[in-house]
Amino acid sequence: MKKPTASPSFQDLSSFVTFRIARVQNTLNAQASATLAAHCDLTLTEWRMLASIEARGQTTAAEIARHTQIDKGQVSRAVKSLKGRALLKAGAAATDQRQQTLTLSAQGRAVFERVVVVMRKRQEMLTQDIAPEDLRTFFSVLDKLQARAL
Amino acid sequence: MKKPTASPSFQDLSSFVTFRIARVQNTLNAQASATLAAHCDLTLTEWRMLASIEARGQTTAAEIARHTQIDKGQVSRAVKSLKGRALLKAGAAATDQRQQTLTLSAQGRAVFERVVVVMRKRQEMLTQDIAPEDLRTFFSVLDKLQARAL
DNA sequence: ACCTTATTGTTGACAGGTCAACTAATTTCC
DNA sequence: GGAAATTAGTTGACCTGTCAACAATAAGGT
Repeated sequence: MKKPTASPSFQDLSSFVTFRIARVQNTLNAQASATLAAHCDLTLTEWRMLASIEARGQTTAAEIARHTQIDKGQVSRAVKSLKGRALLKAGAAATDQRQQTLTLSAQGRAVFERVVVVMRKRQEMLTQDIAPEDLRTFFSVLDKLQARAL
Repeated sequence: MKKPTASPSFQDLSSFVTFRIARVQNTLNAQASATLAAHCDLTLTEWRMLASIEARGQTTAAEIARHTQIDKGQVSRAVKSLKGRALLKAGAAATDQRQQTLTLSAQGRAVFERVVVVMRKRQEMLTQDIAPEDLRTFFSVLDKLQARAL
């Protein structure tokens, strides 16, 4: 028999997927920003963009926005900032004159290589007591949520 | 044999737990805000706080901040706003004169009851093609990450 | 008792994110 | 070919989140 109405739905609240993710995300974000600030002069968004560009070798602003789910306005401003610091280079696209191709500069790559080591270490720390199989399940659930959320 | 250096680490990027979570979260947040806006006059933060208070029956601002990982300043302002709309009531605490006890008002509870139905439906939509067992694993991984992240 | 430290909640200042309007280029479809 | 719709990227306005300082209270240690 259930308790009447004293503490009716704490379970319900915590079972909200979005609530749980948001909570973890807030914690992780704060920690990641701090880690980042300690090692380079990049915001979390800038770092993610750098990583996104590095991952693809060459890309465009719109592609970054889609890939990372960062607002395209924000991407635009971050590109300007990163370009100003010579961390990435912009060039004209072959077919489409609207878009500019984005690639890391030598400095940009150097910063990435240096920082990615730290971020990988952090990730290992975060996931060290999680079974690889569980992590795979975790990712697959994230993908399903992503697909469902549009 | 691996490709030389053309697209070296897209796998690596997507394997970053924080990156993946952030991406999903951005998508989910936008969707949740839209859903919320369509059904009531609450921001996502206000909704989470309402849910947090409802879950505990009676609580304090600091407890909400810890529970939801929302900034205490933000909590303070949201409390003021919700109090102004008579969605929650504040009272003096018995033992500690600094804190105020927060409870939902009748209207607050009514709004919660009405909106929680919609949010549950949304959650069912999001999780419908995820096996319950996988969802449990997902939550347990989230918990481990939360614990590791501090 | 006292001094130090920690905690609660509020506030101001600011960085960051979000949204919508806009131009320019491109595609679609008749 | 040409009007309508779509997409890339920029920008301005605004809202939200974050951080640090602060006063008031509480707790701990000597």
